[in-house]
Amino acid sequence: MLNGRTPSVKDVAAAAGVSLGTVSNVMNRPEVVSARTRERVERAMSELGFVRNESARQLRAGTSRTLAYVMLDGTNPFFHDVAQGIELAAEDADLSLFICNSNSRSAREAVHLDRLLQQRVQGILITPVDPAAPHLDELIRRGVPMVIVDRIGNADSCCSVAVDDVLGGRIAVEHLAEQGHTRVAFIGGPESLGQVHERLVGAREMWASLGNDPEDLIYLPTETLSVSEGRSAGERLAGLAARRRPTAAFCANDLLALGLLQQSIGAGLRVPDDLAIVGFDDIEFAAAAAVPLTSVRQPRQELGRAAAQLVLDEATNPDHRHQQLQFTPELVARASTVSRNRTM
Amino acid sequence: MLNGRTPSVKDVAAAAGVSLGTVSNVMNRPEVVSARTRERVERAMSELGFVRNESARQLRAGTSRTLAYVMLDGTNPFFHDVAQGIELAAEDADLSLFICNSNSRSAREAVHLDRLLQQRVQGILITPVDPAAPHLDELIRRGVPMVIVDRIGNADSCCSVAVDDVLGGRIAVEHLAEQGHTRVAFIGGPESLGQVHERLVGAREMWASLGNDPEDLIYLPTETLSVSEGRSAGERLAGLAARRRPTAAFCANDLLALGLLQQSIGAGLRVPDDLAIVGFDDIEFAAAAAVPLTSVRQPRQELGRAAAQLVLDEATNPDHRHQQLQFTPELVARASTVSRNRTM
DNA sequence: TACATTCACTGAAACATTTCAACTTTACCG
DNA sequence: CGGTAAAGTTGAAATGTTTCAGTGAATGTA
Repeated sequence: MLNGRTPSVKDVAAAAGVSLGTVSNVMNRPEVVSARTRERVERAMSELGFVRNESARQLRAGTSRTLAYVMLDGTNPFFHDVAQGIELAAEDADLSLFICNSNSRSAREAVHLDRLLQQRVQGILITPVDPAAPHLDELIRRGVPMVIVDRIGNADSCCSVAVDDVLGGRIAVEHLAEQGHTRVAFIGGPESLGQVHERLVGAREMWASLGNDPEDLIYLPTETLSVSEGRSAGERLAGLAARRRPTAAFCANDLLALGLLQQSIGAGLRVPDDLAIVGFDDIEFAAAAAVPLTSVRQPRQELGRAAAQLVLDEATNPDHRHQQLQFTPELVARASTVSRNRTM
Repeated sequence: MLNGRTPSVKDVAAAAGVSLGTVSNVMNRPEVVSARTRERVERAMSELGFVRNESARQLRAGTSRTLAYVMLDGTNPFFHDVAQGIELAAEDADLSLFICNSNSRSAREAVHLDRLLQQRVQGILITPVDPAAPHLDELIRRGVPMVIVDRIGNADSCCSVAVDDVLGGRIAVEHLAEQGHTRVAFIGGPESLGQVHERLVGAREMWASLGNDPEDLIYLPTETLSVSEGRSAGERLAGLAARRRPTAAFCANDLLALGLLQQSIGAGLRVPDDLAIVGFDDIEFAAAAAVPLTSVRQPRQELGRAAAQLVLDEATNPDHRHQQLQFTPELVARASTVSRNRTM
């Protein structure tokens, strides 16, 4: 009767001597079926090794049991931490999480979104390459619940969750100024990335409001936010004339900061005495560096968790209102800016 | 006619004035439909904004378009690199990749596998908590294509892809011996993890075959393979009596090595002069450390790619034979074992 | 002209579930 | 004991595709 096929509800029904509908009820509304038959059905299921076919379920019920996250850069642990937060929220809601990686390429992102659309996922969380890309508008037009992560989107088209990047830039520079630095580098890029732009804006704001010469906040642009770009920024820094050379660097993320740290130490500089370094994100590896890295912490898991809750609200609550959640970043001071001699 | 619903093939067929079957052919066998109607159908599709419903496709066609990878530890970048390799292979085969994380917990792993079964994924790649767990046998019994990654499974029940961990242990210790070390620590755990066990076995083999006293290869067990365990191993190391204290440490993975490196430098040791360190895996952050880490490289992406190819073969090739693919690890010597003074 | 072959398209069945109105059975009440 | 309500179960329809046997039309062949 089963010749090889994996068993279906029909087989279970036959084995338990009940109708299809009853088997379905056992799975979906166990409270409406009597204890005796429920037990009988459950035994039949486990004897046959029945596994519910999710495609059929989804087709008929019209609703999928998965969320998706399209991350920006799989080589940056920051995004995996965000994903972990989403995963936890998804787990609570008994949903699966589909993780995709656009690798900063808009075309890849579009391909992933198309697939997710075909999948009819319940909601999409995304850290977009470009929040103004047309394929994002299309999601909205289609009514797919979506929330933008790590970037504040334009107010009323969708929800978003992010940290206040301008403030992040401010507190990083404030900290360096407090440590007595009067010439500071900002390292990061491309500036088209909103995160980078806003951190730079915050840095400049604070620098000016402390009464410093704008010329003394030196912007060293990079191609990407990677360790190797951090290293090469270090070389450029070393190449500056001594009286122009900054005594501290604020990097737009921790990967850059780690690269810069490595290059500096390799070149014989003492960190923080010759060069102080502040990163951004506060990934695990920042704290684990040989000279533990001062960094502007984002609540990474919390970001993900909050985003998942918003997308779920949009998916299930008929009078959902879009909102822009903004978390407050926090400076975590470590040895890369605070000299041991000075503190002790 | 469409009132709100997302359009189906039926709507497209009506709009283009053809039958359902023709629309399906346009999507699946475009060569059998005439250029003129194909064009008409395609126009109708884009005008209506048609997106194929994957559940329905999968239900009818009986075959899904996704692979899944269940990774062991989401905090270790090594596994993300493996996942990236799988993703590339999946992309080539036009499949999606579902990534799950068991977080080293068998129960979580079982939950994920159950969901994947319901999803009827085409194949499962997994780095298992315990390769002998019953839920893995069940996959095999059900005939789901599966390959074990980063661990050699028992010969003929399924495919597996891994690096020769025993050899990895040997070359690490050989390298340290060559650098003149006569007392070496092996740091790692739990020993129940096959990878750890075999690396230790290799280390001991090589140590003995070089004619050293087994007593001088000191095993410092850890609870997990994490940065913080690396730090605490460093403290234990520092606590040893000076004449017992090793001058070099071989860590079972790079996270441990990074933790050890940090702790050692913080305690004022010079690396490699006071303590040489070798890691395992060669993740990006190993090369990016302040003192770049010598490490036993695994071909991370290649591991994933090969595993994906095996699972696809099992899924599509009727006379597939299980095989155990074994890659050769390679020592990458960097500053954490090779003193600058010595090389120059 | 009759016949065979190829080409383009059609229509209905099938996939495995959920849902829901209708039906039976049981329990309760006066 | 008759009537009603509640509880439990059934059967068929519906979901959006793919597949495949079949229908016509057009083309080529004798």
